[in-house]
Parts: sequence; C-alpha cells; structure tokens
Amino acid sequence: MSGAQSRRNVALKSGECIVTHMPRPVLSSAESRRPLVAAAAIDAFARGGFHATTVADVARGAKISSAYVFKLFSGKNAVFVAALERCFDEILAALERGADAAEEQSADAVLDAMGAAYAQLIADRRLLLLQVHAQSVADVPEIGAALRAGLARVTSFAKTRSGATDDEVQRFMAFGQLCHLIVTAQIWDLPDDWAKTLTHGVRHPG
Amino acid sequence: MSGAQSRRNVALKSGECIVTHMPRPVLSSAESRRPLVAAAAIDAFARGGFHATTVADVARGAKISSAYVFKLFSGKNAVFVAALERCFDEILAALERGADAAEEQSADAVLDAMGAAYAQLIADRRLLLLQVHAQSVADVPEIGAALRAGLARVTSFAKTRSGATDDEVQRFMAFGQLCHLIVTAQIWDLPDDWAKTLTHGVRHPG
DNA sequence: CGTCGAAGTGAGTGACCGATCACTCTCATC
DNA sequence: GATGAGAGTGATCGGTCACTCACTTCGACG
Repeated sequence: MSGAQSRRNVALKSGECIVTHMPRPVLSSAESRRPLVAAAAIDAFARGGFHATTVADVARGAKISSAYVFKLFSGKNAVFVAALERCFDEILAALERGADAAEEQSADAVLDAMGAAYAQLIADRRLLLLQVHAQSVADVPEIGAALRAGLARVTSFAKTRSGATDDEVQRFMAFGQLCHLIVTAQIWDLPDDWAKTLTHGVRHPG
Repeated sequence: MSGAQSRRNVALKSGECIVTHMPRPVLSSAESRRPLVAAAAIDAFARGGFHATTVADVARGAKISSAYVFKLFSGKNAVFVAALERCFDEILAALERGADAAEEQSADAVLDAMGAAYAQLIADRRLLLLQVHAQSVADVPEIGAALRAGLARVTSFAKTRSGATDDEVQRFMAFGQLCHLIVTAQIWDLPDDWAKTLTHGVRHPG
C-alpha cells in the first residue's frame, strides 16, 4: 500500500522525484514492463495454478490494469509462458552457482552441489509450484513447448557441467521430481513411516 | 452413442430387459451409481485437470444430469476426491498383480515387477494424468489429504510386499515421478540428447 | 389402487473471467 | 505550444460454471 503512491495524488510536478529531484518518467516502456509482469505472474500462478489464477490477479501484482496485460502479451497463455521461462532462468542460474561452488570435483560432487543449490533456491516454493502447475497444463501446446525447453536447458546443463553419466543425470532429475511431490503434497514433517521413506536424505529447503 | 439407449424412447415395457426378459429397474440406487460417476470423473478430470473440467463434463460421461451429481456428492471437490481414490485403488491392484508375478524373488526383482505392472497399467494415461493434476491442486485440503492417503498406500505396499530397503523404495517412487514427467511433457519419442538422458531405460507403456 | 420416499432432471441464478475497445494521459520532438 | 505515437485504463460484453430448486417419474409395499 505505502510503497507505490498513486500517481494521481502525488503533490509534485509530474516526472519529478522527491529525493533526487531528477526527472523520472511517469510512463515506462512496454519492453521494460514485460519482465516485471512476468515476475508478478510467477507469484500469482504459483499460488493458484493456471486456471484458478486470473489475469486480473497478475495485473494486480504488477500494479497495472488487466487491460494492459493484454497489450503486453498476446493472451493468458503467453503470460504463463513468460513466467515459466523466467522460472527456468532462475533455476539455471542457481544450478550454475552450485556448480561453481564445486569446481574441479568429481561428477557426483558437482551434481550434489547443484542439488544443494536447487534445494536452497526453492526455500520459497514459487519456482517449484510453477513447474508442477506447468506439468499439469502441458497439453496446451505453447506451455508444453516452454516446459520442454526448460527441461532441456536443465538436463543439458547438468550433464555437460558435471560430466556425469546419463544414469547419474537421470537419477538427479528423478529425485528432483520426488522433491516436487514431497513439497506439493506436504509430506515433509509427517511422522508416518511411509513419509519418512520418501523424504529420508532429501534436503529440506529452508 | 449406441450402447445406452435413451430410457425414454425404448420400445419395451419399463423395467424389462431385451435379452433375459428379467425385470431390471430403470432407476439405480444412489449407492451403486456413485462408483460409476467416479469412473466417469477419472476420464473427465484426467483430460482437463481439476479447474478446466466442469461438473457437466463428468455428468455427461456418467449419462446423468449435472444436478444429480450434486445429489450424489457434496460438491466438485468430493467428485475429484472420489476419482482420485478410485485411481489409487486401481494402482494398488496393479502393483499387487506385479508382486504376485515375482513371488519369492529378491526385493529388487519384486520392485522391478511392480514397476513393470505400473508401466503396463498406465498404457492409457488417465491414471497418471489424474495424479499429476491432483498434485497441482493438492493445496485444496480434501484433495491434498486424498493424495497423501494414496501415496501412503502405494509406498507402504511397495515396502512391505517387496521387503526392500527405504532407499530402494524411495528410488522406486522417484523414478515413478520421473515417468510422470516424461509422459505429461511428452518427452518420449523426442530425438534430442537431453530427452534420451531422461528416458533411457524407462519402460515405455504400450 | 394409492401413496410415499427415493431417483432423477430442466431451468435457472449469481458470480466471475478473458478479451476488447474507446478513451485519456504522457512526453520527446519540432 | 502544437503534435503524434505510445503508455495506460474504465467500462463492458459474451460466455461459462458451480450450485440450487421446484418439479416429475419410478417402483416397492400395503
């Protein structure tokens, strides 16, 4: 509420900043606005999934009107795809940080470091939830294509950067998916035996 | 279209069956109708997921009015939960068949046989897709609870029936999740290297 | 036959959502 | 200061959906 004042009621000449008195445009360029909308879309879609999230939700998060969302993107599908692409951007960056931390070590150690970095990245669950929601609507052609593109990036990076065998990379991805299940189904912190079977040894985010 | 004639236009005295001439009630009991609706719900929800599937879709599949669906179940959530429970019923039955086929063998062999039975079960993708959709809406309390209950059954059965270690069972479930990803994202049959990395050695259904 | 409870439905209703459009406001440039 | 292109919005529309309700049909039983 307080962070962004209404542009209408501000008691300054338009385009003048309080602190610096440097001119700052009231309007942004559409090009610079798009990534901000995508960031808001990650938030909104992670919360509600594709169908339960409205374009108005995304617009509210980006502090613009929903009509303008449709001027920045061709439709709701395109907004989701932009969010998903940005999601994989952040995942790749995290994996890279992990790999850097384990430089010059064995393939196994590099994969393990990547897993640790991923576990840390998803301490907030937004990126994880978005992937799960994307999987659920992957039959929408554009979304399926974006999901495959993201998986291709992750898988290829894990393999080339770690130098691990196909089997090791496959196992890495499989346990990533198990981690997704554990989080979405809220299996962590369950005392039951079967829950312990699924979670034992899996890194807890946060 | 042809299988179930409209009850209105049939040229028989009501309640008389063509073949046996044994009286058969036009009306079913609500109790016997519920599983049929659940079966139709598996079909419908597997296709569209929770939010994109309407109660009218389910009703159409069950050949009843949507109003009557709401008399058989307390709401849309309950219909989905019923479908999910039935889904896990069938999965457990398949795992049991697999375990029976590998009786008296090593834990590893039993798990492998279960995996084979599961791969065969999901030749049609409905049961798999329903699980993925359920994962995506697991934050709905009733659905999350049903999902956890199903996973508990599967995990516990795999462990007790195979006698495998926790690590082996965990690996079994992790690769199940990888299989779900491969199917939903349509990674099979892709020629790319990364796709082969994810799919190699995973049993192809059908 | 009559009747009563259960099976089953047609016709809504209120709420909501994606998308569109006409419109205003901003600001760099001349 | 005039102008035009782009930023940004309010209002609205056509359509859909979960859920409700009054109503009809069925069939077991006395």
